[in-house]
Amino acid sequence: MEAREKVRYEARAAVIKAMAHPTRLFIVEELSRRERCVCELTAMIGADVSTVSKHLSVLKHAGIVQDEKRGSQVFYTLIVPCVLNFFSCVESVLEARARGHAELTG
Amino acid sequence: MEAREKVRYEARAAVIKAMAHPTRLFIVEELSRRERCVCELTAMIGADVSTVSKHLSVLKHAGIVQDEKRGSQVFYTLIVPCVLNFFSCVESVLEARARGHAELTG
DNA sequence: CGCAGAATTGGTAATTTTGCCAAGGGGCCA
DNA sequence: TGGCCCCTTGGCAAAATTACCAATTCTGCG
Repeated sequence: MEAREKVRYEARAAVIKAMAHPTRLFIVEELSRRERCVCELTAMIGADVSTVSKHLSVLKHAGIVQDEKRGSQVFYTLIVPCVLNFFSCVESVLEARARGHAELTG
Repeated sequence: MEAREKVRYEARAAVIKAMAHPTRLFIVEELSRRERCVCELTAMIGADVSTVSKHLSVLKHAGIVQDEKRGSQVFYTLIVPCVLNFFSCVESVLEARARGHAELTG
């Protein structure tokens, strides 16, 4: 793999890596419904605020979400809705895996 | 997040995590063109055979690729082509990020 | 001002990931 | 049978990820 090509794949992997965490998947799906402030997400997730804030930072740095401060709260929005397509594909992978497993086990 | 919901998100994240590596993205894209044996992929990637083999193992375990032994070689195939959709979406994320950056820098 | 709520950042320990080397299994051919 | 490929697995050290606590910033309110 050439250096330039490698850089391209690293950039792509960085975006996908930002999605590769249960909590961040939850956040993305939740933000696809409507914008949310950090405090709301924190309550839904049930982790420390600092943890949620860092997850949001990862998504923001990847260019997947956006933040907007209003008053004392910070609201996050999904910028690139196509990441939702990941979900359906992931479901097919899981289904295919389930079918494959069923074949093996009878 | 309830326990059951958490399990679902963890399963999804596991699949995405399998894609979240430059080398594995390269492999997936390469396998979308045609099946490849480990030796071919290893030559293209330029890493140790054991490294490539472990990356393939990750993709296989996730249910994304399939292996088939023929003679002394093992050929890998892409099972779930929809993962290719990831690429186009990732590109839009990268483009959106580039645009955002351009706005900021002038 | 002083306080409380909202959020980010630094620090740290535990866990996971990654990549190479070494070793081993299996197939092919002389 | 012996030797050579092809590939996988174990082991280990380096690097990255993750989650919490503590400290800090900023806002709004009395």
